[in-house]
Amino acid sequence: MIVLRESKPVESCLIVEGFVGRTKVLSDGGRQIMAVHIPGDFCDLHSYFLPRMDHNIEALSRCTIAKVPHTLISDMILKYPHLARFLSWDMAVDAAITREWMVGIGRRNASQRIAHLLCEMLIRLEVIGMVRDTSFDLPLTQEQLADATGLSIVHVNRTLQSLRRDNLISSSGSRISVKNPAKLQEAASFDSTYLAALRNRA
Amino acid sequence: MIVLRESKPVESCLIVEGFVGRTKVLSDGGRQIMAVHIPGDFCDLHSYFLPRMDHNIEALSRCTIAKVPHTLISDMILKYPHLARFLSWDMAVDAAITREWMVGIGRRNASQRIAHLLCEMLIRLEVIGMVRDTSFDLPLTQEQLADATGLSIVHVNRTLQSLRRDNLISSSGSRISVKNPAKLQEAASFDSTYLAALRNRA
DNA sequence: CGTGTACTTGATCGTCTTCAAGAGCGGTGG
DNA sequence: CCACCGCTCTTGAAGACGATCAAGTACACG
Repeated sequence: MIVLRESKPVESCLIVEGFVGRTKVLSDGGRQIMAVHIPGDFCDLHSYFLPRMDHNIEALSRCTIAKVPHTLISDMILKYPHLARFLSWDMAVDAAITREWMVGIGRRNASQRIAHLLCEMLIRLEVIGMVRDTSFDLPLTQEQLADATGLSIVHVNRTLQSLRRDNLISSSGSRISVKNPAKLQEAASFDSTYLAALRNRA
Repeated sequence: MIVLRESKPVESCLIVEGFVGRTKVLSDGGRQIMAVHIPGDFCDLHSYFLPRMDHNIEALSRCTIAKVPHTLISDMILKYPHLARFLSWDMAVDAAITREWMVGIGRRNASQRIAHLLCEMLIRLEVIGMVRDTSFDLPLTQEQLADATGLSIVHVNRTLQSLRRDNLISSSGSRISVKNPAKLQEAASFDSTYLAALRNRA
């Protein structure tokens, strides 16, 4: 656990290496991963604006984090006012991704959800140069995948199998290879509009 | 429809009266309401930061909207730099609510979801003085409730009935009366932490 | 009145969950 | 070096929660 719910952080996390998730845990033990962050993401900028964390920040794999003190952020904004806009932009992109996840969990079936997650990862990881030939490393357990998609572990397992059977992806270890990006997008009814901002930063 | 997906708005909407929703529609016709906005909310501040809308803004009831040109926002920020922080705060609160919705859709059952929505509305409407004795006006159809919670219309109907049967709420027309807020919160496993910022604005 | 929209109810069906158990695999310590 | 442990992945079977289909009712509005 990197940052705890209810805490009042005085620094934000910049991910240098590895995968990080934002999670909430319900009283009955149910867990939801609300966002997966990859290297380069500023994963809890919110804590700079909000008084108290309403969720946890968790490492999803072995990872390296740079902690940026809020005071430093404030100083930087004073010096470079333009930075404020960049931070807002970052929050807005983040919110767009969260919204798309919500649609998925609310209205897509299991295979669409998994496929959608993979499509998103393909694009996001590609932007930071972590994709080679439509294949990338996704160091998440099936349990984490389940918590991210609102499914059960067992069903994630079966869904992944069916995606492999349909020849949309293949995987060995944590390496995912998207055999046919176009078909995968179709299976997920994936529309990259919500990620448009990633390509051409304001 | 107030603002269309794919458009590039040059103004943001401030809600003066009525309820507004942010929605996405899937290719198969499925629809998800990702946020419900109430009077006083700045409902598409994102459009000020992002190039293109990734979702729609829809009236959920008869309502009055003030359109604020982006140029005006820019001017105001130049004049009152503190305003920028307020806008970011607004986006952060918004993101917190979206996250909590996601947990609900992903990990709560039907009655918890509905109960949770009502708990949230009770607090948000109370902050803007639209609650009297734990009762408030919620001008949403059951179809809209279904699209907000990721359920079917039929099931929303039955779930509402069971909440009434359990004496947690009562309703006549669009007026909802929360009979026992504490019990409703318990039934929803509602935790108001994510709304904390609403009470004490930065 | 007649029409449209929202709400209600019953019956059936399917997707996904839950429970339970086994297999594979890497790591650790005796 | 091998045995054991824990974690992840896999598989099967049963059952639940919610979706879907199909009518029917209530009510506002022109």
